[in-house]
Amino acid sequence: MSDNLQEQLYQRIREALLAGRFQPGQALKIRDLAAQWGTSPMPVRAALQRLVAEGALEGEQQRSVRVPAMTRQRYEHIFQVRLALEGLAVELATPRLGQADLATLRDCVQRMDQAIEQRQVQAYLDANSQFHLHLYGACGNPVLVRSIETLWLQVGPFLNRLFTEADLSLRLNDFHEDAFAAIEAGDAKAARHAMEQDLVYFARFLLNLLELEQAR
Amino acid sequence: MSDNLQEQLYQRIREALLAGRFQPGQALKIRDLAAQWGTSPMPVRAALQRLVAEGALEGEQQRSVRVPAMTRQRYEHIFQVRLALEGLAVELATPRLGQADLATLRDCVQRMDQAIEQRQVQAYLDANSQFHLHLYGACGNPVLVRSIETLWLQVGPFLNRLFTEADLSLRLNDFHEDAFAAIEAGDAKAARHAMEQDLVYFARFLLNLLELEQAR
DNA sequence: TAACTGTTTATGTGATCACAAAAAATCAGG
DNA sequence: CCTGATTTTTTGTGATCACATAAACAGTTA
Repeated sequence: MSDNLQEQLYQRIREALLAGRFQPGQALKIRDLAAQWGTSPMPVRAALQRLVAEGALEGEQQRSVRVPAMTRQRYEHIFQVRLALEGLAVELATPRLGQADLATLRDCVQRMDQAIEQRQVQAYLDANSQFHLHLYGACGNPVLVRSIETLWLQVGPFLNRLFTEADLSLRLNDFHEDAFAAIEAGDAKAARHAMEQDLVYFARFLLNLLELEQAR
Repeated sequence: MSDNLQEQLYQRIREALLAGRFQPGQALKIRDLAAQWGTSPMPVRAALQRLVAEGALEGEQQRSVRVPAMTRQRYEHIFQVRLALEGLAVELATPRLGQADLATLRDCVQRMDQAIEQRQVQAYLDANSQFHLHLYGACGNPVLVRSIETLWLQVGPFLNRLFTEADLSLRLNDFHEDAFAAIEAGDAKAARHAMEQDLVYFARFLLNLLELEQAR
């Protein structure tokens, strides 16, 4: 681990954010977090400002930074960019994958199957994110990977929070299997197409959950 | 202007960066900049950290942040993402443009023509960036716009520096004219295609300049 | 009871200081 | 004259304090 306090705090807050442990709209106050971790306000300030710069938190001038609320429109905006970037990443990654990568991906697909059968939401989400991120990481373009991760950080909080109370759809793994088959066959275009279908299906699923929540 | 010091400093440093006023590899030291602007090191620190978070500067742990050097490979990585995102933005923006937008774009194209004729590099670059950014800004997706601007911030420094010494190619405005015609006709696909060709042509031009510089 | 105003508290921002680690400079030995 | 070790300087990080502004509260009046 880094010997740098603000880096550590950044990782912790980011992690809490991705796990959905903050409420949307909740204000993150510098002194509170500092007291909570037993540090001075300084490194907390830096960590929060970094998350604002990355778009994971929103901060108006001279006010507490807050966890952004997710709206249908905002999700659609993020989704549109994700579709373009993640599609590109899959296409680039497909011809670059080795046997070890394929084994990792196969394992993820199996774990997702199992998780759906046993209704284990968290296990599904973990395997799902590993599947996607491992694949993208192999695309060979660090700028692209970074852009994708930035977007994930913006949907992550709300995704993890919504999912914890939801039933898993049985079809949630279908497109992963298609994608894996295409990847194994080395067909980049087909892999991209399958992954795009997965993203679309997943987005519909999430938007339904979002409307259910906002109906209350 | 914002009453916030670190915001002002961020804008200034960003501007200097985009104008190519820093050498690649140059270290930006907190106390130097603070003395230069007559402030304490604190807001400078925040501004630099923000630029690092946005990818405009690179900062290794516990060291001065530096202006990243541009390599052929890094440029190609950025370019690959730009092609995907800016293509998408053009396609989305085309059906959303009003008469005022078209007038602005037409004006940019004319100014670029003029600038090329008169060999005015800076005027060309200004009109060029206004043409692109105005178009993207009309796409209606703020997440997409922000992603694109982040990438521009990464190429801007090196682009402006290289161009100042270069001759303008006479064909540098051809694809803008194609794109404008397609936009005016409301043909989103054609507009995207023309703009992609522009990006490819521009990238080739830049990579040539880069190799010329590195040959020295 | 509701709306307005003055006051108090909470909270982000910026300055100054102390410290540790890295970089640069100096010096000793070959 | 070059190389390696040691000292000095530079520089980023974190803590503490002072300040201004925004939010919360209370008290007053219609």
